[in-house]
Amino acid sequence: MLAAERQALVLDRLARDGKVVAKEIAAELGLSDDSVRRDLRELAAAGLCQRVYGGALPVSPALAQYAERRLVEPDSKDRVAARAARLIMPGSTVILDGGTTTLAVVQALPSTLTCTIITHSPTIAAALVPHDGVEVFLLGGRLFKHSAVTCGAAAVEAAQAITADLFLLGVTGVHPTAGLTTGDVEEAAMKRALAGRAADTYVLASAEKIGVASPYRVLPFDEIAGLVTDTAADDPTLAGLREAGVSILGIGD
Amino acid sequence: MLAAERQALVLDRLARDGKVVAKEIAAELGLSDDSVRRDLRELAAAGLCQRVYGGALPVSPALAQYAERRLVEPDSKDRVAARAARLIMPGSTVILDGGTTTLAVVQALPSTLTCTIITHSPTIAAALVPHDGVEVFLLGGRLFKHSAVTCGAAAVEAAQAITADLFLLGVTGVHPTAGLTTGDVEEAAMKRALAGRAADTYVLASAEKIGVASPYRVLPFDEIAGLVTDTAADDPTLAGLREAGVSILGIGD
DNA sequence: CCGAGTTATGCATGTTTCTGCACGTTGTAT
DNA sequence: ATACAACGTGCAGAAACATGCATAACTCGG
Repeated sequence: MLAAERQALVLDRLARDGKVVAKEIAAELGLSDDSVRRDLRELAAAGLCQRVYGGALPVSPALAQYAERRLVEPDSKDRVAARAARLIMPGSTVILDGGTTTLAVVQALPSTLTCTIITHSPTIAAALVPHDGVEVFLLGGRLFKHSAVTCGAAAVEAAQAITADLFLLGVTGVHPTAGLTTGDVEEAAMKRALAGRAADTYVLASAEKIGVASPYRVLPFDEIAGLVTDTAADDPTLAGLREAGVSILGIGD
Repeated sequence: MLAAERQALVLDRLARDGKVVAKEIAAELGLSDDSVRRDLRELAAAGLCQRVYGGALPVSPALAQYAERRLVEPDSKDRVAARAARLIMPGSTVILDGGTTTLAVVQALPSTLTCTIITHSPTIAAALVPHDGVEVFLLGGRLFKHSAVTCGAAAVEAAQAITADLFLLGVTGVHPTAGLTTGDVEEAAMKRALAGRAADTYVLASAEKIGVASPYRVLPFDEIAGLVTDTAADDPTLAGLREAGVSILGIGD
C-alpha cells in the first residue's frame, strides 16, 4: 500500500461521504492510526482537506456536493472510468476533460502509473496530487462556476500550446444525428480545442447518456477514435458510430 | 460520530423542523444531554442558531448572512486572513497566492463580494466556486505536488498576461536580513512574477513566521506595500520593514 | 550485487481535546 | 412559593493527537 494510494482513497471518501474518520480508514487498510493521521495532516497542509478531531472534512462544503452527484449512477460511471483508465499507457501524455466521469478515471488510476496528465479542471488536478508518478499540467483561463473547469479564449489559447497522445472526453449526450453534445457553448468550444490537440479522442459516456442530445455540438462522430460505455456493444443507437469507424469499448472489452 | 457531523445534523434539523429539542437529539444520537447542549452553545456562539430554554431555534434568514463566524476558535491564520480579506475592495482585481493562509482568506470573504480573483492554486479556485459574485481566473502551468500550485515557465508566462490591483502573498518566513522567503525555488520565482503584476503587494504572515528565514528569497522588503500579521505592531523584528516604508497591519488595525 | 542514505511505518511518550457525570444555579410552570 | 427541569461549570477518565525514536523498506550510486 503506497502513500499515494491511501491519500487518493481518503480524497475519494471525502468526495463521496463528505467526511473521513481516521480510525475507520486505518482499520480498513489494516495499518496504524498514526499513518492515517499523518496522511490527513499532509493533505490538510496542502489545503486538500480540513482536519477535525477524529478525522477530516472536505476543504469546503461546496466540494461535498460531489457526494450527491456521484450517487446518481456510481456503478455505471465507475465501470466506464475503470475501462477508460486502461487506455492510459505508461509514459504517455493524456488530456483529461472535467466532470464526474473523468474524476472517476483519476480514482481508477493505478497509483504506480507514470504519465503526464493535462487538464482544465482544478478538481481533477487536485485529485491527482497524491499520484506521485503523474506529472500534472493545468490549463489556465476563466473558471466556469457551473462545471468548475476553465473555459474561454484564454483557456483555448493555452490549449494550443500543448500536444497529447490521448484525450478522454466527457459529454452529456451521444445522439445518432446530433452527435456528441454538451450543455454549455463555451465548454463545447473548449472540448473541441482539446480534441484538436490529441492524436486520439475517446469519449466517455455511461449508458444513460446514449441516445441523449444536449444543446451544443462538440464533435461529429468521425473525429473521435472510440467510445467507452457500459451498454451492450451492439446497442442500435451506436450503429452510426460504428459506421463512422469509431471503436466501441463496452463492458466486456 | 464527528463533532462536526453532529452540528451539521442539528443545523439540518433546524432548517427542516424550525426547532430542535436538546433531549431529543441526545436520545437519537445516543449521547449525553451535555454534549448536545455544548454543541448548541457553540453553534449559538457562531451565530448559526438561537439558543432557547430546552433547545434551539434557527436564526432569522436576514441575520444568517452575518453568521460568517467560524465554529472553531479562529487561530492566528484566521485572524490574519480576516484582516487581509478587508483589503479586497469590491470591483477590484486581486491575485491570491496559494497556501493555507490565503485559503483562509477565501473563507473569510463576504459571500456578497463582487470582484475578480486571479490565482495559481487549483484549491483556491475550487474554494471560490460558491462565491457567485467572484470572477475567477486560473493561471495554468505545471502543478507542484508539494503545495498544489502551478509553477514553472508556463505559469510565469501566463502571469505576464494579467494585471491586478492587489497581490496577497503568502510566505513561510519574514526575516530582518533574509527578507521574505519560501521553501521552494520555483515557488519563489512564481511569487516574484505575480508581485510584478500587481500595483500593491501585501504579505500575509502569522506570528510564527516572523523572524524565520526559509531557503529561497522571494522579494526584498522595499517591493511590498504592507504586511498583515497578528503580532504586536511594535515587534522589534519588524523595525526594518517599517523603515522600508512597509505598512504593518497588526491585530488592532 | 551490495551498501549507504533516505524514506516510511509503527511504537512509546507526553499533551491536548472530548465526553459524561456531579453539583450548584437559573429559569419555567403550577 | 415551591418543585422540577434545564442549565453551566468543574472534574476525571478516555480518546485522539503530536512528537521522537527505532526499525524496516526502498532508492540510488558504486
